[in-house]
Amino acid sequence: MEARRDVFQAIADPTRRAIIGMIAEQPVNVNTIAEQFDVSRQAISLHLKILAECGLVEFRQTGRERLCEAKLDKLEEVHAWVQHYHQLWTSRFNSLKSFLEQEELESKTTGTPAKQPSRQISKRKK
Amino acid sequence: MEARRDVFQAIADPTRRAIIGMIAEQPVNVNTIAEQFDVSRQAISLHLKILAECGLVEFRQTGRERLCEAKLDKLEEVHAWVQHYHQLWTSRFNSLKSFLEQEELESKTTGTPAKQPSRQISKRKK
DNA sequence: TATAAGTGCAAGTATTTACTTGCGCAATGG
DNA sequence: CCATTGCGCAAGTAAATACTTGCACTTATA
Repeated sequence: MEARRDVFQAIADPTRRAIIGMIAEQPVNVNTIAEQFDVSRQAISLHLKILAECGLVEFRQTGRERLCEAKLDKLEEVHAWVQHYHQLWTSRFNSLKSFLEQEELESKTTGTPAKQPSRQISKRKK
Repeated sequence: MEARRDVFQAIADPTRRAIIGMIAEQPVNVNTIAEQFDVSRQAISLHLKILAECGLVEFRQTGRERLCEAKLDKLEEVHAWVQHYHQLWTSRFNSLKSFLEQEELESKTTGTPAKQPSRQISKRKK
């Protein structure tokens, strides 16, 4: 039942992202969060549970209230993952024009469309 | 049937993240991708479809092969979202020590616990 | 000490996933 | 031309999601 509870999975849901946005600045209790949404309190409670299971949210019991606090540093995994590709596509963009220009140049020179299937991996293992 | 196909949803699945990692450098055809995983080709094909629906992957038909190309710039939405909180938690970390020190200082000076908003000294869950 | 406020837990349901197997079809290449 | 390769489509399944309603249990508070 308890499946994978990773951060990527947790932030996949727009409601949960909205919850994070709501408590990022300061802790908020469960009912206050729930009031901001159209779904039931139980639904929000479940979202919070999911967020808590991957460490994105921690609870602090104060009397009968339960403050929900965002632990933003748990987003580090996502940040690192995206950052990697961000750098990749950024540097690629910088060299895109020159690449295309060169390709076009070759095409004009040799007369062939600069075919690229030579860049495949195509390693079979079965 | 066609539900929300946003990028967050797309990268929530570890298999799909692995696919992105595999084709980030250069385009790869469907079967070659599928061979890298333990699931069936159809499963991979479905993952690719989902990735394509949110623009993270584009296909290029070359003969009977279908090259899958990663469009990393589509990760921009995720990047921006995470980056926002990354800055938040980074700056917060930088000011945490001084905040606590100042709070403690005030507490000693005035004799009051300095309004106790978020002193999480007693968080020993689990 | 009733009551209200703040929440969790359990059960039930409608959708969505994530996969699988089986079949068909177009491009290739001997 | 015919077997092979590369893939999509469709049907079927098991499990996970996202919600809801109803009930029980603590704390504050009048």
